[in-house]
Amino acid sequence: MINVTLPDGSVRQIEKGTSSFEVARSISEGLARNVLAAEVNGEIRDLSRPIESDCTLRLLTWEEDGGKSTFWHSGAHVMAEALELLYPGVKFWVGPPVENGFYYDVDFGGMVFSDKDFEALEEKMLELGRNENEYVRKEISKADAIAYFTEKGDPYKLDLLENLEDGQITFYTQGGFTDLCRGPHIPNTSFIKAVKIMNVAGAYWKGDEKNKQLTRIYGIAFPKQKQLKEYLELLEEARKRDHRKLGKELDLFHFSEKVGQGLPLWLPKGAELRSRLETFLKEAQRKAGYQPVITPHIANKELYVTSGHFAKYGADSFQPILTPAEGEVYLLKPMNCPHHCEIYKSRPRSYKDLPIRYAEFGTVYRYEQSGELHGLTRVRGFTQDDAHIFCTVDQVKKEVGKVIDLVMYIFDVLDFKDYVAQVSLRDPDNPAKYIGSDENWEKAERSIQEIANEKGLKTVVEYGEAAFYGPKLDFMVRDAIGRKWQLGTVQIDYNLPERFELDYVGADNARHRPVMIHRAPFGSMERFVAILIEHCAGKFPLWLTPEQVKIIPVGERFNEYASELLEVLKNSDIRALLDLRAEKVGKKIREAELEKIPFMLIVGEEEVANNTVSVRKQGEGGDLGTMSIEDFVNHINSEVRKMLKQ
RNA sequence: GCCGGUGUAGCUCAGUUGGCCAGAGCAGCUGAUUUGUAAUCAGCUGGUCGGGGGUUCGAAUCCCUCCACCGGCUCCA
Repeated sequence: MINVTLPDGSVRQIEKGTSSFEVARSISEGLARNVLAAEVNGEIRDLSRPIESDCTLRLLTWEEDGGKSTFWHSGAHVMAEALELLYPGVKFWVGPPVENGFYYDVDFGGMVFSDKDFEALEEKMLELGRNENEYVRKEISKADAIAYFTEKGDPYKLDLLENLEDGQITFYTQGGFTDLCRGPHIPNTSFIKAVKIMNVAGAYWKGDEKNKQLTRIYGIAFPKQKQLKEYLELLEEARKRDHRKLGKELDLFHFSEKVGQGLPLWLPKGAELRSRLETFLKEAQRKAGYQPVITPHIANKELYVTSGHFAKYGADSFQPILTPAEGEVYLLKPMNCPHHCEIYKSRPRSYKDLPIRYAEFGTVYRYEQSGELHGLTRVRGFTQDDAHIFCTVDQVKKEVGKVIDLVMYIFDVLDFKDYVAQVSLRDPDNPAKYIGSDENWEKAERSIQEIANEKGLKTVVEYGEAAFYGPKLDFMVRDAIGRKWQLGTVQIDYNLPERFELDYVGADNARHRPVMIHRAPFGSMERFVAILIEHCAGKFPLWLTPEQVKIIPVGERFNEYASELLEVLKNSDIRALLDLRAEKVGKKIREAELEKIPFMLIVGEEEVANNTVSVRKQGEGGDLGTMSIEDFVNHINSEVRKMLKQ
C-alpha cells in the first residue's frame, strides 16, 4: 500500500499501481465524471497512469488551470484528427493549449484554409467527440517514432524528434490519429461537447520570419455547450467595448489615410478627455515633487548614438531627416530619456540636488510594422506620460515606493481594482548579459521587492524578464470584463547614466554615477485612453467625461431658462451642453443617452416656476426627480471631488 | 513586413450567374412641428463603389497591382 496526500491534507492508502482515476472514483462518482487530469507531485499526468509511490495528488477538473489546459490540448489533437480526415495529407507542426483555447500549426500544402471551412471542421470535431475515443499513451523508441513519421511523411514531426532523447518519447493516439506528444490528455474525446474554430492566421515555422509560413488554426473547446455560449457572449461584450468602435461613436479620435497609418487624430471630445487625464496626472506629479520639462520632437542623430538607441533601433525606425544646407542628420524622437539626460547634464549636480524628477508628456515616434498597428493601443506616434528620476543607489527604494504610491492613487481614482505588480529580475543563469555591477543589481532588485511588499502590492516575480539595463516593475491590470493589460511601468536603469556619463558630487567630494528610474503610470496616453474606454465601456467617470451635463428644454418657451441654466453650470466649472433643437424630448434624451452624457437636465413649465431642474442619469432611465439648481451644482462638484480623492 | 479576410454616401449596411441613370436607414440641409424622460413628418443634398491598370460591347461584380482596415504571426511534442 502507498500513501496519497490530497490537497485538503487528508491521506488515502491505495494499492500500488492504482490509477488517479480510480482514486477520483473512490472519492465520488461526481468527481470521477468531471476529472480531467491528475497532478502527481506537481506534475500533470494522465488519469489512467498508475501511481507507483507515495505522492501528493490533485485531481484537476475544468475549474483548475491545469485541467483546462489539458482539456484544450486534447482539443487540439481532435482538431488535428478532424483536419487529417477532411484534408488528407496535411502536415502538422505543434498544437499547444493557449490562454483561451488552443491552436495547431498546419501545412496545408498549396491549399488555402479560410473561415468558410470552419463549420465543417467544427462538425467533424464534434463527431469525433461523440465517438468517445480514448487517448492512448504509448512509450516509443526514437527509431520507431522516426520510422512512423517517415512513413507518414511528416517532416515537421521528424524535426521535433531530432531534439528529443530516446527513451523520453511518447505517442498519443485517439481514434485514427496518432501524434508525437508528451501529454497529458483527458481520458477520452467525449468530454469535448462544444467547439468553436476562432480564427486562422499565418505563423512562421518556429516563429522565425525566414522560415516557411504555416497555417495556424485557433480553436476553443468546452465540456459544456453553455460554457461556449458564455465565452461567445464575453467576446461579444468585448466587441461592444472595443475602443475603435466607441472612439468612432463617441467622436473621440479618428484615423485618416492621408495623415498616415498609426497616427491618431484626437477629436475635440477625445482631446478634452486626454487633456483632463494629463492635468490630473500633472497635479499628482507636482505634489510628488516632479518638475516639468519640455523637449523637441527631433534631435541630432548623435544623441541616439550616445544613448545606444541608434545602434539598436536605427535601421527599424523612421528614417532620418536631413538639414537642406548642411546635410546634418536628425531623427524623430523615439524616446524622451536621452533628452532628459542632457537636461540633467546642463549643469553640475550635487548629491544635495538628488533625487531630481523630470516629467514630460513627451510625444515620440516609432516605426511599428504595419501589421502591428492596432487602434490606439499600437500606434506610430504617441505621447508617454514619461518621467525620469535621477537618484543615488540608496534612494532607489524610496523613489520606487513613491512611484508605486502614485500609480496606486491613479488606479484607485480610475477604478482599476484588480492588478498585480510583476517584478522582473535578472536571469540567474545568464548574468553576463546585464550591464551594471552585481552589487547595484542586488541592491536594486532587493529594493524593488521590499518596497512592493511594504506597499502591500500583490506581486509575481519573473526571473530573466529584466531589461539588460536594469530590473523593472510592471503593473498588470484586469479590466471590467477580466482582460489583462500591462499598464504602468517602473524601470531602473544603469545604462544611460553610464553612456551619458552622468554624475554628481557626493558628500565625499568625489564624483558618483546616479541611477536613473524611468516610469510611466499610464504608459502612453493613447494606449491608456484605449484601455480606459474599454474598461468603462465608454461611460467615463464624471470627473473625466468630456461632457457632464446636457440641458434639455421641453419646448421653445423654456429656452431662455435653459440658457441661463447653462451659464450657471459653466460658471460652476461644470461641462454642460444645451440642446435647443426643435426636436421632441424623447429624441433629445435618446441622443444624450447614446452619447453617454452622465446627466440630463429636463426643464419645462414646472422647473421654470420653481427654479429647479429635473434630473435624469445616463443608463438609469426615467426621472430621478427634481432638485434646485444649487443642489445639483453642489452634487456634481462634490461627486467630482470625492472621485479625485481630494 | 508575412498569411488569411474585408473595403459601396459622414455612419451602419443592401446590391456579385457582369447589363436599365448604384439603393436603404441614420446623420446633414430646407420646411413644417414647440414637444415632459430612448427615434415627429415631408422634401432635398450627398457615392471617383479604397486607388491604379487590365479583360469585356458593357465591371461595384472577373483578373492583376498598390493602399487602408480586421484577425493572427510570443506560447517548440
